[in-house]
Amino acid sequence: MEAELRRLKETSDIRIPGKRAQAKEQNRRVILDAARRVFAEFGYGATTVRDIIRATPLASGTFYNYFRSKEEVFQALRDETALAVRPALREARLKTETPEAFVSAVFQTFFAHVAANPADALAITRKHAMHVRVDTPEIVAGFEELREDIEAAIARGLLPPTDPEFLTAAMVGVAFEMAKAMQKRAPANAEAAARFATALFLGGIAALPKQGNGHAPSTH
Amino acid sequence: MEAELRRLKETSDIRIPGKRAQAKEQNRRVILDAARRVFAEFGYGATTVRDIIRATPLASGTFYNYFRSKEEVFQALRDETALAVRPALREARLKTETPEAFVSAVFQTFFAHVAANPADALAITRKHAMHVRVDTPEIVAGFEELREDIEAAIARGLLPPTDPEFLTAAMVGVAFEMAKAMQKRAPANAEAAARFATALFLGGIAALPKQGNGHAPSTH
Amino acid sequence: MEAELRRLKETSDIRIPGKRAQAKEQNRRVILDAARRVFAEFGYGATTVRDIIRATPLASGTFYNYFRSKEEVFQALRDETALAVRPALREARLKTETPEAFVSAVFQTFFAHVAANPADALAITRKHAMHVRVDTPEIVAGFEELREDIEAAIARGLLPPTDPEFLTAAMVGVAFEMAKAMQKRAPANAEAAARFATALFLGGIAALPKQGNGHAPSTH
Amino acid sequence: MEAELRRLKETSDIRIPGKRAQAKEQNRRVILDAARRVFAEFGYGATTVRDIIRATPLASGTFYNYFRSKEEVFQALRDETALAVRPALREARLKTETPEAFVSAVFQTFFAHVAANPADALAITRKHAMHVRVDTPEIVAGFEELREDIEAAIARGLLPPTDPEFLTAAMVGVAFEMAKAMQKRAPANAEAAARFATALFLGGIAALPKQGNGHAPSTH
DNA sequence: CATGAATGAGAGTTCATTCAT
DNA sequence: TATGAATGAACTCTCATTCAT
Repeated sequence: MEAELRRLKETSDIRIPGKRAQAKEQNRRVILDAARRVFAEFGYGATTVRDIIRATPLASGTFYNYFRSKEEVFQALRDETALAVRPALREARLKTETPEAFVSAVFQTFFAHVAANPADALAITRKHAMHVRVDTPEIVAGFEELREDIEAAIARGLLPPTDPEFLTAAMVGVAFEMAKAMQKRAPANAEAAARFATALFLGGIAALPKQGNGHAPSTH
Repeated sequence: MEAELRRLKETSDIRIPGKRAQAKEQNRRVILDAARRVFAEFGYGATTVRDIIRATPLASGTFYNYFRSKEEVFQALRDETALAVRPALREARLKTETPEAFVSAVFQTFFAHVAANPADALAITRKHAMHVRVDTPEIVAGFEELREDIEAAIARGLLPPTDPEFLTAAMVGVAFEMAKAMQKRAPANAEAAARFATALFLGGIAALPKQGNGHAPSTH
Repeated sequence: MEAELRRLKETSDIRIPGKRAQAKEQNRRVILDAARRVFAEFGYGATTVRDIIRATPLASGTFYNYFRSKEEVFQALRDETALAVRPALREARLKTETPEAFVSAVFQTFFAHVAANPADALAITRKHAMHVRVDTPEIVAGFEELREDIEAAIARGLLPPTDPEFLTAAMVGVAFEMAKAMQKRAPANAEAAARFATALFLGGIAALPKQGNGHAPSTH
Repeated sequence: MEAELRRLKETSDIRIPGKRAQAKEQNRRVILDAARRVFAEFGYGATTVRDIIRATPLASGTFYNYFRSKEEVFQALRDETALAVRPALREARLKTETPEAFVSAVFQTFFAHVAANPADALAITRKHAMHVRVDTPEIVAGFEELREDIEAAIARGLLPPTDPEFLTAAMVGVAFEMAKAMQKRAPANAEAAARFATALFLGGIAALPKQGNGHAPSTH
């Protein structure tokens, strides 16, 4: 754990000696970034404030100039994701006109995000963490929205009138678990994963792409 | 948390002063049961050995007569589940002759288990835990086996020749997330959940049961 | 404590942008006043420099432009009281010609001061402080002087040739403890308290005013 | 402060390897004794739990096996004094038949106790503590009782019908301040102090013992 | 000068773990 | 073997103090 934290440690000590406010914003960033990494690595429950600080070049007291607890950092991460990631996802879904487009939008956007930000859904390879850290703020952020969008899609006839909560759960579950499977492969192929998930949801297992390990998909 | 642990506390203090070996095995049981409850409540990462002890009528030192760490308790829980739950699941899958039967076996067995043992997959409603505790030993146990069975099913032509890891991930993800959704409803309807998941995997969203909130599904 | 400090907070933020020296002296004042309030509230031992700063509109660093520690503020408070309060007390004592006048001067001046500046001898009603804050700078200031005056009074035959230290201690003790008792009553009646203490010292308990709760003493 | 704590440090490491319960009671004692010393030295407000621990040969965590906070130690000290010291004081007062006896009982018992347990009312010679530590548990204990006894004495005609709160305050104040004065002298002469205070209360300053510095009282 | 962010020592407290009983 | 007190490392958080702006 010691070694791992050292690895996570922010070493970019390059502090532009510019203005005070700049440095302050920069430190906030440093802490948030460190927190994201550490949460992803150890999970929210197991990480301590000190873990976050240790993943930072800052002094321990400094943390408390920015956040009052690890909970508050977490919320901040969540909030900033809400501002950054979810709008795109949502917009993609709302603009769709066919079920295919809707489902595809969900998975493509999701897997693309995960592939681009591996830490966000980091598969925990450590001893006891067994599955995708689903409680990572970046990822958690859009659940409610997805359900709302599914309900809206059902309302406008885009999706069949089925149980929206179950459907949301199914999509979320597939997204997370497949994201982990995808990340275990190098290179991660977001396209293939999205194609697989989309096919599953559109036609069931019978429609799934043949063969496929995600590296050299034969389809479409 | 104090109050919650008190609630979790094992109160069956009745220790039959019978045989030594019995008492010994009984303590092991007491610890395992307490650990299962506490893991389910707080998550693996956040629970401490002390939490487990406190959920027990035993003394702190006694814990170490049985386990060396919370990790070891976790593995023990995993192991005993492997012995108890997985064989049934596995057998159901191996005996199937159609894709329908295979998929249905997976989800029916899973949701039935979750409905019968809510604590095993307890959706954490506490502050920061957002999703199903996927790292609960009872649940984690059969993943590898499912993948192996899927590979076997593909090999014998029961399932289409698709990516077995992705398919496993998709089934696992759907199972966990839907289990959580199911548990939020009272009464939990394992049948409805299994029907939904099975339909999804067999025919995609177009095949999903209409309407349905899990309580009074319209489809047969 | 948070709330209490807020209450103590100096809000007169109106800083006339006039002269520099003025502002400087003003800050010193602001800090001293805040320190007096906070010392009175929490006691010297328990208050921190931060507490003082928080009771101020100033920045933390500013404190150190004026004082090097809470100790130094304390001494400053003491010093300024020495200049302001003690001369009056002393003068009253030195002018007396009878024991009655001497004793009366001591207690009247003291209780009048306490009644007029309740914070100076604030009876701490907080958790653990049980008695008058005897270490409050305003109050501590004149002890030595009282003893000197008592010695002088003995020397000039005004007081009997008794142990001056014990007599000083007795007067001081009565003054402080009675001040606290007085402050617990509303309205504080400095006259009654002074009358009581004076009578005690002049004639012992046999001479004490009858009845009397300090509110409506029967004796004139 | 470092050095002082070392001096206060309990070095009697002689732990009779007897029984568990014994050791436990012994540790409780060790902590209470250390706390008494440290409270007396630094005052309640300024002492920290760690100060208490440092005045002990015990480990930091051990403190919390016995008390939850410094407040709780304080209360425990208070309670045990209530059991040990106050009954004697009280009994002495209740048995008296004359004002002389009553007043004398108060001061003799008090000064005798202080002389025998110097730490209880330790005059703080440290930088900022100016007066007797009146908030020391041993001493604080009997205040309420004294007032009750005074009220009872007034009721049965033993004391004149004066303000009981003021009289209590006066006696308490004299007792504390004179105790400090007494302690500054070597050897402390409890008899002389009691005589002085008693005379003051019975006859006022006119009745005070002549001369007297407590060392070679000319008495009666 | 005033500011207030940064610092790291140190406070209060809990923890995993040991070991005498 | 069960117990639970002792331990000291480690955690959360606050403090006094500095110093770039």
